[in-house]
Amino acid sequence: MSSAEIPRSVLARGLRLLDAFRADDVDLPLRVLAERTGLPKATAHRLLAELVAWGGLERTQGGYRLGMSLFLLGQRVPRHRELREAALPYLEDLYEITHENVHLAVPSGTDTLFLEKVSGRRSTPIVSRVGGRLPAHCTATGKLFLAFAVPDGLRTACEAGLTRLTPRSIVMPGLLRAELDRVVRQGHGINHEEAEIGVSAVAAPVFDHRRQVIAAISITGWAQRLDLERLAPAVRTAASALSRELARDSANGTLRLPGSAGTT
Amino acid sequence: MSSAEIPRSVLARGLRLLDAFRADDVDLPLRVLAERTGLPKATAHRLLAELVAWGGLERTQGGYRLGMSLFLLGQRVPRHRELREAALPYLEDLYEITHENVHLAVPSGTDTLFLEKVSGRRSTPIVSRVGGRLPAHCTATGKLFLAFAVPDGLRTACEAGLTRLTPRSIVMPGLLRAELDRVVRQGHGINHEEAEIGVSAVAAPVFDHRRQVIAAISITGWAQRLDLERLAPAVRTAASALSRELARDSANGTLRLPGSAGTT
DNA sequence: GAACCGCGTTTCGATGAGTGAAACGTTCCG
DNA sequence: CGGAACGTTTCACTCATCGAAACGCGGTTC
Repeated sequence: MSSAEIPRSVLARGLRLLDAFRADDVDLPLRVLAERTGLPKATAHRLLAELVAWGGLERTQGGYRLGMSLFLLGQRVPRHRELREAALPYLEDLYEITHENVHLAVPSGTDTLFLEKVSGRRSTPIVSRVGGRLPAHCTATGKLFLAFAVPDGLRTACEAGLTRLTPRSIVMPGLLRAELDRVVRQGHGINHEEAEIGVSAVAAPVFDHRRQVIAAISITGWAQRLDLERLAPAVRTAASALSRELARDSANGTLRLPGSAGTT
Repeated sequence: MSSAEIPRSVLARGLRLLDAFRADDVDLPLRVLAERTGLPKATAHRLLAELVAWGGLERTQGGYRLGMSLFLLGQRVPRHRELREAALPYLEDLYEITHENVHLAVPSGTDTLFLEKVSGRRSTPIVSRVGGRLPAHCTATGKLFLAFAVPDGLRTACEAGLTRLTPRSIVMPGLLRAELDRVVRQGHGINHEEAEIGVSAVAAPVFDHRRQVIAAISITGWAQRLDLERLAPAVRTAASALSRELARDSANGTLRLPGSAGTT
């Protein structure tokens, strides 16, 4: 899918090479990278060499793979780092109480993006992983985003296409509308085996200091085992507490961590 | 700090702009970025615009900050992702047992780099964070790396300079040698308030299929509360189990996920 | 209110970094 | 042994990139 125009600028071309790594790719050979980016082999080769020199890519037997530098840079991204660090204690509390999968998610287009995940062996094994995403309309957190965070969420989601992940996924616009209405009324989101068979979830919204929904916390586990209505108050409490902390933080100087040890 | 040569290649210049973000920087204004990279304002300005268009940077009130795309790319870095995902269950087990800070670390030059951290409210609050680093000679995990993973670790560490983080940090080459000998003999690493006052740790090595030390698992907490000698077997057991799993995985086809659908 | 500053943004002609077709070197087939 | 598939190197042309200079704007000074 060497889709779209090849950018003229060197920088954009180089970055496109990074974007060529998708999902579960590990090693990609030159040929594939050239194909996917639409760049001539020779050009790709030269740019790749520069990316390797920088550390964003590593050479391997079979070709190239994403490298260390990118992981480190990624950990520095502030919007997420702040949110994750503030949220972790609350996620951990929920985990201690339930021993189920606890997620912190943010909206990303019409997807839910998992920023953080706390779970253990006793938790239901689940597809989600940090950095992974699922369509919003099939997840508890995503429904919150469609209802509160994404402008005109219902329409946006419908236009993007209501993918069916399981027989229970809500793929009819009318039903989704009803569901989002329910979310608005109740204030939390629920997912009944809509993303994975046998797996359910409850989610509550996290607000920033302007009372905008910027994230969501959820608990996910076996549909049979989980009593969603009973868990909802716990998730909501955690989400509220986090919201309050975020509001407080951005009242006083927000960003600076006082004792943050030098990191090199 | 505009150190070193300004690279001539556009790509390298652009990437250098990303590297200009250090440690706890949040927003950097154009002026600072131009200064740090040594690029003329006009040039920096243009390249920054391209990085923003790509998503690696975001514009803010005060200037530029690292963006979403980088976080997502970072989560895809395979070497770390595989290791982290394999390790998580074992880290979680250790956490369940001890309720202390559990770390997964890898060597990075003469530092220990924390890839993953599992902790809770009951755990000792600690400086470490995912993606953060500490000098190897001051940490339990780091000593393992100096003893087993870094070629000529003792000398390398000494040449890099034995920083003192606390009064107990080992900063005399002779003492460090003795300590590393002890590590080799015992097979695990220990840290007695050498990185942070009042905080101790035990670490055990994780081997790859070639029996090379590639990572380490550690438990960290209040020096008073933690009985390191008692915890050592637990950490070692977890590390061995993880090592065995890694060996097994790389015996049968390691990398390829069978169902990993073609990616676009 | 005029003169000044620091900062981000835009302009534009000269120029050398970047380009990519083609040739080359390997390795792995049948 | 001939050929296919892939990574690597070459090199003369050319267009994207460069950056000094000019501009615009908000704030501060006198």
